[in-house]
Amino acid sequence: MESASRQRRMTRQRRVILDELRRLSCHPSAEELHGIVRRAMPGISLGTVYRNLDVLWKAGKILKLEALGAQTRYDGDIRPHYHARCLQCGRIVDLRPHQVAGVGDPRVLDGMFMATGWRLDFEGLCPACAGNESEAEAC
Amino acid sequence: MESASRQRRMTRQRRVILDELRRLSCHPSAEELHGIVRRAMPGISLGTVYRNLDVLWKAGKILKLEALGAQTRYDGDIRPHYHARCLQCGRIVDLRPHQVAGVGDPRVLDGMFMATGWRLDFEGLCPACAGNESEAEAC
DNA sequence: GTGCTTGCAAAGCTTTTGCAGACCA
DNA sequence: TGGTCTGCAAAAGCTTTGCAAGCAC
Repeated sequence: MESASRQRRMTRQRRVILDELRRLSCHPSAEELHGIVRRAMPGISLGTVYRNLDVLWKAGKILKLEALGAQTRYDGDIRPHYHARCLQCGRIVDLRPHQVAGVGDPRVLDGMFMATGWRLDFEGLCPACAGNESEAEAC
Repeated sequence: MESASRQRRMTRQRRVILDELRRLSCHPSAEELHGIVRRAMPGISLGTVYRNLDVLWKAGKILKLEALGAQTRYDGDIRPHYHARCLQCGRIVDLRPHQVAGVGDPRVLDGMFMATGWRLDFEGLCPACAGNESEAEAC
């Protein structure tokens, strides 16, 4: 069992990983992020990327995105927003609250389940795929 | 590339997998379902369970549930409903539409993303964990 | 009989972990 | 200086796949 409030250090690796993730508008997998981070720090290992993504996620500094049948993806933007997944290319697009309508403040009426939060995701076609530009890369 | 409308057979294995999944109110992983199905059909292999879950999912007969950092889980109930994940034990609870309020008909205002569907999930504490019954099994 | 399915086992992929040395505070 | 962190590589865990035999239609 790991201590909840362990002393953390902001190493060069952790700094670069967080900065790059925040700078990106896409939602990279650990492996993709590793490739990107390696441009600024060639020696960094994939294991370190995984370890730091976990630390940053537990610290609430980044989001972890579930992905059906695919690798986990990460998001450096923790402001409230929705995600939309393209059914054709798998790309994940961000949607700001003002871009979405019809959602009130979902809540559970059945008191048996104590909801503390909720998540709304969309699925459909991203601009590239809707425009018949065929397959596009996911990040 | 696989043909979209391939001729499928309802084998004994496929029948049992679908029946068991529909009968269950929990959302088993492929491995858990394998253990359950094996009670009715001892010789069935895990690979067959995976293959059939995929076939059934592509045929729209079951749901595949994303799970962060965990195995994929399956749902034999394809009626419209929401899922709530317990933050403590990981169990997934079903919530019927009438048990949830505040959701209108979410839609994307930004025409750049052509949404064809959406998914709303809750997170919080399931009855068992909220009742301080400590850890409970996930299925 | 045809060709979709199965069981078995090996392979594939993503993610985690052990260890010794390096580094941050 | 002490405890955290890193790179490396091996291991773990879930899922997919090749193959020859079996079965549904």
